[in-house]
Amino acid sequence: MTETATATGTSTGAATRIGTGATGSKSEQAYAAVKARIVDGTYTPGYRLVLAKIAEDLGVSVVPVREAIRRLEAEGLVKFERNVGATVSGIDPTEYLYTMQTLSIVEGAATALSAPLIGEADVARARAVNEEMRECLQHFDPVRFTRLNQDFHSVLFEHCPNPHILDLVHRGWNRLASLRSSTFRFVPGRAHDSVDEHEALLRLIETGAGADDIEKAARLHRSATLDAYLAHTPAAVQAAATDHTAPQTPQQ
Amino acid sequence: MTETATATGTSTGAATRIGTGATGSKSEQAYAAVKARIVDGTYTPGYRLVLAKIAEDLGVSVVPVREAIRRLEAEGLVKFERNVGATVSGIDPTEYLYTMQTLSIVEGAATALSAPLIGEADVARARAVNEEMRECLQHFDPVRFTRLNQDFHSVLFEHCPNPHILDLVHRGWNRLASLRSSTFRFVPGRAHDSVDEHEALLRLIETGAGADDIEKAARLHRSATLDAYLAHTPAAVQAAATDHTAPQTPQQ
DNA sequence: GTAATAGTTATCGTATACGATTTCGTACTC
DNA sequence: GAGTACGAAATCGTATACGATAACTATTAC
Repeated sequence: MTETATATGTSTGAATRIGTGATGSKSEQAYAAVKARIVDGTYTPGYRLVLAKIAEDLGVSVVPVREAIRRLEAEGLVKFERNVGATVSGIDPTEYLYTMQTLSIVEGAATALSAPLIGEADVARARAVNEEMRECLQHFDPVRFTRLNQDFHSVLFEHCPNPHILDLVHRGWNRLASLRSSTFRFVPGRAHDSVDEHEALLRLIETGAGADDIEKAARLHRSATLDAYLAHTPAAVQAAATDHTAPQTPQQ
Repeated sequence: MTETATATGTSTGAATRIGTGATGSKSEQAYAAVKARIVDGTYTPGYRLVLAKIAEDLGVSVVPVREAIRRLEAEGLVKFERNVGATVSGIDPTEYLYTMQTLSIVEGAATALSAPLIGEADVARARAVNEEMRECLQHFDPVRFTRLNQDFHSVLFEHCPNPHILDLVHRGWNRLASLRSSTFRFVPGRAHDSVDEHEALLRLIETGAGADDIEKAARLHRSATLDAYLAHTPAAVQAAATDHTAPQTPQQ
């Protein structure tokens, strides 16, 4: 059921046609197409998703498009308002906090569960990716860094034996997709630490550390990113993020 | 009326007013109706959900019913097969394992995050519920026990400041809803331990224990239920549950 | 008697159509 | 001139219709 399509985004092209015939279901195609456009940034947060317009663009009727939108809503990628329409979910700092916190938990668990199943070849691959990331730091290539970062973590949790947890991880990543490189861009120092933490994680896995230790390390790795974000965020935003009772900001 | 149906929203929105009756949306009504029938056991696992039939029963057309079914699919309550139809998700032991494992993680996190926000009144209420559960053990009232169990845990995580995590917890509970009392029924000894673990959890919260300790305790509480289930399960089923190798369905 | 195959039925997937609701622009009143 | 009421346009929500696909059944060949 669950899509394991981790949209890496860049190379997919997101051509205006969906005639690739991937699954044969137009609803599925519409889902993939709209999702890709959100993930790769074609549809930016706040973008108004008009069913009829999307349907025309994709060459299908509104029914499968509507279904696709509702699915994306369930995943948190779009916000749907009755009798009004759908918009791409925004980068509301509160939402960012929620997503990162949730991701730190499920990703930590996924990594811990995967660890015993990660072989030497996987570790070697991940390490190579991490070294590439280190190079990106010097050439300042945030786009490539972000993609490599996903590749790295994919190695860590792709062997997760529990597909439910894996699915939750993928959903979290997708939610962050539209603002993935923001951390690197706005908190430069964080990226350096991140690479080091990656290496430490690999060491833990190599040495067959306990699941608890690996989980804690993976969780802290993400928490640190969140903390860095919050530390480099204006006080007002920070307050909104830490005040969980705050209502939604009526953006736009 | 099913209180669980009203308590569980789909998205992060806290404005789910299904309890007030009609939301005006037939899709929403269909969703609530079918979900309620699954949760309360009217539709048992494996039950074939024919769109046209449900539509007729509810007095609406197939379109909103289809949408409702897809939403339920996203929550894991039904299984949808292309060009074949939908069935209520089964009690596949493997799925049970996945769900319980996931729930142990998100519920543990939710409880730990809630703990600092739980007041004395909450603890007192939870303790009263737990004592009622103890009585249920003597009178052997599994139905009431199960409902009280939900009440107890609701107290623990209802203050969770992260709605995403809370939503995941609700989804897990709903998935288990149709077979909730099975543990109590098939593993009687487990219920006794469960009540004791509840009390221990309350003590931890009362004494202001660290988040890590609370999380671990909450997680173990559920893991123990899973283990008890597996221990009292035929070897063949157990093997299926522990064999993580092939969750993929090579469709197409 | 069994297996393969063609025909039938049930059900899904999607297009189209239309009523319902919201939003926006314009005119009107105070 | 500002605020309100009314009307038009845009968009959504749902019903209906029909082609597409899979499941079922009966028939026939071996």
